[in-house]
Amino acid sequence: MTNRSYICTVILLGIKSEETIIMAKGEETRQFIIEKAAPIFNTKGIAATAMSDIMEATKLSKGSMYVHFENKEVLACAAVDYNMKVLGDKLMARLAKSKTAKEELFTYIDFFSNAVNPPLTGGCPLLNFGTEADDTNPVIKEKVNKGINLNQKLLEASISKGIANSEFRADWNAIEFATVIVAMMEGGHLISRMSGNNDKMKIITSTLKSMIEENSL
Amino acid sequence: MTNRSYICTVILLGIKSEETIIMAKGEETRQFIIEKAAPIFNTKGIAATAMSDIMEATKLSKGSMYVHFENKEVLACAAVDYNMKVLGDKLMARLAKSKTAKEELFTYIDFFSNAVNPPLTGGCPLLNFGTEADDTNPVIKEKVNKGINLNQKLLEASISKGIANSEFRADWNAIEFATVIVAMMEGGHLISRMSGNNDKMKIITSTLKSMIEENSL
DNA sequence: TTTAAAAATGACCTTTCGGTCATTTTTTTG
DNA sequence: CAAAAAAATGACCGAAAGGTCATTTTTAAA
Repeated sequence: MTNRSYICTVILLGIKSEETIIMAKGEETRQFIIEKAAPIFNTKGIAATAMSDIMEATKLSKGSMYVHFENKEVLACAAVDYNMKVLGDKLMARLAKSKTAKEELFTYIDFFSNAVNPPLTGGCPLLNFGTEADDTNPVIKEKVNKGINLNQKLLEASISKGIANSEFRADWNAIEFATVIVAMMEGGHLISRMSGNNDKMKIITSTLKSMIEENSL
Repeated sequence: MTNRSYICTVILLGIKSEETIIMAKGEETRQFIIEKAAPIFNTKGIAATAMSDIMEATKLSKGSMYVHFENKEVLACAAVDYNMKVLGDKLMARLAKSKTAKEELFTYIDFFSNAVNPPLTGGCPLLNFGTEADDTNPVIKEKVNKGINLNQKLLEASISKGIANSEFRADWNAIEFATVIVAMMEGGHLISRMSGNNDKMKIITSTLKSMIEENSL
């Protein structure tokens, strides 16, 4: 393959480990494959995605795929990680602009409020990969579980901060409401996508915002 | 195959259509295959389930499968329908015992309250098939959408009944809260299954019940 | 009980799958 | 620039996929 950007290489050359420098080009291609594969896995699912789909998307040969990933499972895992990381980074970038605790909660809700046109191609990776992995892939299931817990901890921290701030009522249960937000957003995401429009998601977000208002001082 | 019950045949013989009578045995086998296939599809997913899995479960030959289903897609659709129907029937049976509107809502919640050991093998078919079909299978996606709307209409009817009854506050929005219940239960189902225990689902059900109490008179 | 129709069988077909490897090309080191 | 190392290629492999069909077995109508 030819003529791709060398951002990754440049970054890696900053690290002085000899191995890392030698692997520079390889690591770049590996990352390139993951980036192309991630939305495909998130859209079609792992089982329904063939290596040939990734070959087509990357315009790379089959042999090249297996230079960088020992098998499909490893690539799928990397794609799951990547999807979750990209989504998390986008979320954190949005969240960084929020000042108050209430703003943080509202920003979180708004960030995921469009189920039909979601921040990530294919929709929520926690929902997609979690459901597929549930009874079949304990490794990915655990990745999803960690992702869910990360979201909950994030929300919990905002609520706790708001309580400490006197933005929120002191008797509000941060852990419980963080759980409620995640469940409602995931469930809302599903049912809104099934209906093909965002009406149900709007009900979910407005309900959550009302609940936050009720616990605001 | 030999020696299975003739319940289906007997039922079908009650109908006088000649065609139906001729198809009696075939329809029985068809139903038998669906019953065996349904939990497999609900657990592994459609793409990850092979016809050989169904052959093994039914102890039927490949040719026999294709006597009754023209292809895997048709069988998968029948399995989706079956899973949703069985779950719906179980739910309605439980719901029939409820008298008041509040009892109905609580019964609904309790029915789905165990995500780790759910009423249907493999978990909620709306979540499982909905997520898989989302970007790939519009036929099954629409089946799931119909299933979700059925659940919502059911809950909406209970709430409306409770309002008419003066069990619930007159200003409670039935459509919105029905949406909230379904979203929270689906989302709670997912996050609880990912964690491997029912703790999160307990938070969801108790929150929903509190919300119902708040709107009770 | 005969017989026609339907159901069941399993060998077989084609395609696609995940995966390998000898060879060529590119990159990187010295 | 030469040599060594790594990356890329695509033909190839066996297994498994979905699906077909001539034949046998079972079912049920006459």
